Amino acid sequence: MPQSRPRIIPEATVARLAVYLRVLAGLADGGRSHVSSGELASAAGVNPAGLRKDLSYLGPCGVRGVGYSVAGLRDRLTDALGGERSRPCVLIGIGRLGSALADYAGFASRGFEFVGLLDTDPAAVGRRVGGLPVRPVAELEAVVAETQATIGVITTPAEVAQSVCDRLVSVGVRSILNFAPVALTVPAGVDVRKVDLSVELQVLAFLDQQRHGTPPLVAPLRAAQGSAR
Amino acid sequence: MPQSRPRIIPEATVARLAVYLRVLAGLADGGRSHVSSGELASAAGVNPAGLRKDLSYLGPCGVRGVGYSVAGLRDRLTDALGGERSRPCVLIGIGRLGSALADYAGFASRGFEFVGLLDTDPAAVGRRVGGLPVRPVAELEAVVAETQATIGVITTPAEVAQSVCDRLVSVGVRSILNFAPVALTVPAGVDVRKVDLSVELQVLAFLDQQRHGTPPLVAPLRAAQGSAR
DNA sequence: ACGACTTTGTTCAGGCGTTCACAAGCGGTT
DNA sequence: AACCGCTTGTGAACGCCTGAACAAAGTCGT
Repeated sequence: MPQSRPRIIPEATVARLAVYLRVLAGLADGGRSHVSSGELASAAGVNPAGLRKDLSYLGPCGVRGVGYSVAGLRDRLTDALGGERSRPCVLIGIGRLGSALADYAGFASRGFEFVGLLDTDPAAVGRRVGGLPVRPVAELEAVVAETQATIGVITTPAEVAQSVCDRLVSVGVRSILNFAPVALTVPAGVDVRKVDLSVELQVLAFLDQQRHGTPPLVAPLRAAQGSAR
Repeated sequence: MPQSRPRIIPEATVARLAVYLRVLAGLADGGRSHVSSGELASAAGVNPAGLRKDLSYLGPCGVRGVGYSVAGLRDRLTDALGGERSRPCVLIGIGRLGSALADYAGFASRGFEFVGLLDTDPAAVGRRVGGLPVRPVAELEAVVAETQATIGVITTPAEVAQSVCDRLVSVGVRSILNFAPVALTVPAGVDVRKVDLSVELQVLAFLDQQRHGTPPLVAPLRAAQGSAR
């Protein structure tokens, strides 16, 4: 009865499992019944050996000589990642980015449902976004209580993100996705994931410069040539 | 003459440098002249020793016993990350997310300027987003050529992302930020960074389940209690 | 029914990133 | 001028993750 699963799953692996799950969903729609680790890996953009290692955290999932059952693995991954029950989310900060997230179809199809939209701006309150009315952020605690939301998504300006975060934590939200460009401080037991769009572009800019500037990377140390300002 | 800098900067470090830069910009606006690594680290949400190691890749930046000059370090980081010259970007896929990115102020203030917006949908073409008209995606090559864009941002549906990517690469774009939920294949010398919003939520869902299910982590294999699914 | 091929699952080594701890260096003070 | 405290910069250990090679296992063909 090898039902025990004592080993913990690394977070990097979890993120990849989510990718595999999406690929598998596509394959299932396409009518495929089996996949090999190689094919799945190339579709997910990872190494085949790494993929097998990732899946091994869930116990034996495939059949040697054949591959993985698409539907079977999909269900297994779905369970591992938290089942397919709907997960209620609240979204604070209904600006352009918030609005885009609120009716991003990719979330709903994966079980994430926005059940509360909040904003401070009186002009935004009352508007309907993705079929849901925007409510004043003062009602944050009430909204979380009545919707039993477990995930909070913060798309506010940086200045108020920490205060919004604190209020979310105080009413029991323990999973937070932060788009505001600040490092949030949370007590132990609360998970925060940060998405920083500016940083992504900045990294690309660095890599681009590095490509062009590899030869003349003499560095403007102190002999900075007329670096105005 | 220790002006050589043979060591390369790890990508994880580059991402953090971008964070430090933003914090420093805020401090500079606040009139601060010096910061210690401890203060800067806590504002950025990282370990002080790690921050110092990150900065050490740029050579000595601070003054022992005093800390870092806010303005000096800011300029140093700005240079390291590609200078403050404006970087032209093209954005393909002007849906809700694309529109949100197109006039996200956080980009422009950091030197990233959208110079081309492209979409296939005839209803979107011609619309103005963030002061820029949306052009048909057929003109992608022309737009890149005339604007000299170096960064491409893909917010299209997954099905067409690879084809858009290929076309970007074919006209010389070597830095790509991909929001489409697919793994893009690119030739060597091209950098792709992927932002996958669904994956972020899925990881949170997993962590949440893990918290609740740690004691009863017997796994709801088939003995799921009333999981109406 | 047997053999060979295919594909998984696992084990091992390598590299990278992070963290801790200490020495070096600078400013302020007496 | 010398001392003391503070902070940076760096060297080394630790742990994690990644990538490759091998053995187990199951299926297909003959």
